[in-house]
Amino acid sequence: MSTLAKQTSVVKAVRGTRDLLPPETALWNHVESVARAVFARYGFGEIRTPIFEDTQLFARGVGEETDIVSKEMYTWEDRARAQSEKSQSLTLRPENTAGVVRAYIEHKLGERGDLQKLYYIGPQFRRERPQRGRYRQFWQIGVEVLGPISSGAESPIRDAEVLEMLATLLDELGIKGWRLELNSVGSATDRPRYVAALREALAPVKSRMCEDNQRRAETNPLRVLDSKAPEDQHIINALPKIADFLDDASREHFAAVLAALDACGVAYTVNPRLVRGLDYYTRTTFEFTVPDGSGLGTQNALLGGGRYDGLSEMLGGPKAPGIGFAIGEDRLILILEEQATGTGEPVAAQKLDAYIAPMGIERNAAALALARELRRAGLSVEVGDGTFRLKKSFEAADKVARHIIILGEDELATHTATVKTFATGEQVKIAQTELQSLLR
RNA sequence: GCGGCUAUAGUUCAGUGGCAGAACGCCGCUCUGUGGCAGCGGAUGUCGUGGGUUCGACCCCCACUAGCCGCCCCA
Repeated sequence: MSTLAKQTSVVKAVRGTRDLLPPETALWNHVESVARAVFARYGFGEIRTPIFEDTQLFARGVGEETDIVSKEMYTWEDRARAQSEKSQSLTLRPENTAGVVRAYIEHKLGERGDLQKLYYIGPQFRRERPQRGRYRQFWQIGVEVLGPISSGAESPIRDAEVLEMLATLLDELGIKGWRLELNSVGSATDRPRYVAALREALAPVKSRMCEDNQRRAETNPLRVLDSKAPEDQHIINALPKIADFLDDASREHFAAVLAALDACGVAYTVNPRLVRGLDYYTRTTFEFTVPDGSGLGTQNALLGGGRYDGLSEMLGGPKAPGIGFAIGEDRLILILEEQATGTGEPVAAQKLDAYIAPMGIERNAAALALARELRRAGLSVEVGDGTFRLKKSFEAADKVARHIIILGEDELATHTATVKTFATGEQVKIAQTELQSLLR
């Protein structure tokens, strides 16, 4: 540590943020490339929206009363730069659906007439208390399917397609033991009717419930449904079910989603208590969870999503029903690391194809030239240094590569190379032109 | 935002009111073109930060910060 660092305080990553380093970043890249490949097969294109937006977007889209908007956003007043300019309240995006719908409206994507299938991968920001699987800057991989009514955006087949795609993605990533839970929260008019009924039903019984649930019964009755308090379950089970408050259209829509899932063999559980925290959700809502011990601690929700048929209008846009989800990428990575190692440790780095060990500094230039040739041919190669003793080269090579290529005076004179394969211990001296086929 | 637990070497962790420890890892030598094993040697660090108690604090007390766990919420 330098003298300077001892005297002054060290600047660290701020609470709830973190650096992602190799080799772990290789896993992130893997996850993202699998996701992109799957999305492409379903006809999705990538959208990249700004990392900060007008605060109004989230206030109106996500909902003023939600925890996210009321206490978890990073918001600041962006000062005016000139007399003619007004200052503006800006916010780091706490989620990406509102931004995507804003872009849909702004670029009049609905005028294109066809269904818009968009995906995004990027950081989101919420000022929450950090925990395992919960960070203040976290990454989401999400998709949105939306469009005018005539594009079929409201059709239950879209819901089922999105869910089936998720099942495929999680399977391809190798996530084990996931469960899909889904529910219908009804239309924009169904939900308030249900909440009113819930309040009414809770009024006479809430005094017999735990402290948390008494508070929820006042502030957010839907939350009572999530309660895990064992002593309150008999009361909760007797509360009205949202299914009884759905209008005919919503009921039929949900039934069609389930039928389509059955048809393509995606397993699910209908959870009448599943409610979500964002105001824009309508009709189908869902969550994919993993079992305890999967690496997430108490944050067992890997992803969540649902339909948002009125969101575009709430943001001043045209009618554009849609459905989407967001995967917690940080959580996905935690699960994969837990599965890979059983300990939650980061996975080991992938080894390079070869390590070139020049014997003596006079061989350095030739080693770099050979490396260039192999690298241009698509091989992954590290180059040592001629000042290293051969033993040191071996130790360094074994850590990072599958083969060591020894380049000494003899080899250079005869255009050959000595190659040893670490896994087998076999060593051969071959023409340099044969290297590529040997190393692959 | 509230409560609990924790913070010692690069890593994982012991430890005691009186000289700072182990394992693994790292560096060197045994060993100038053949590693993984072994032997010998070496460096690890303001004991999270700042105060307080004490002759003396890594240890006791307080505050702060951070991580983890629970609540809340969510991805």
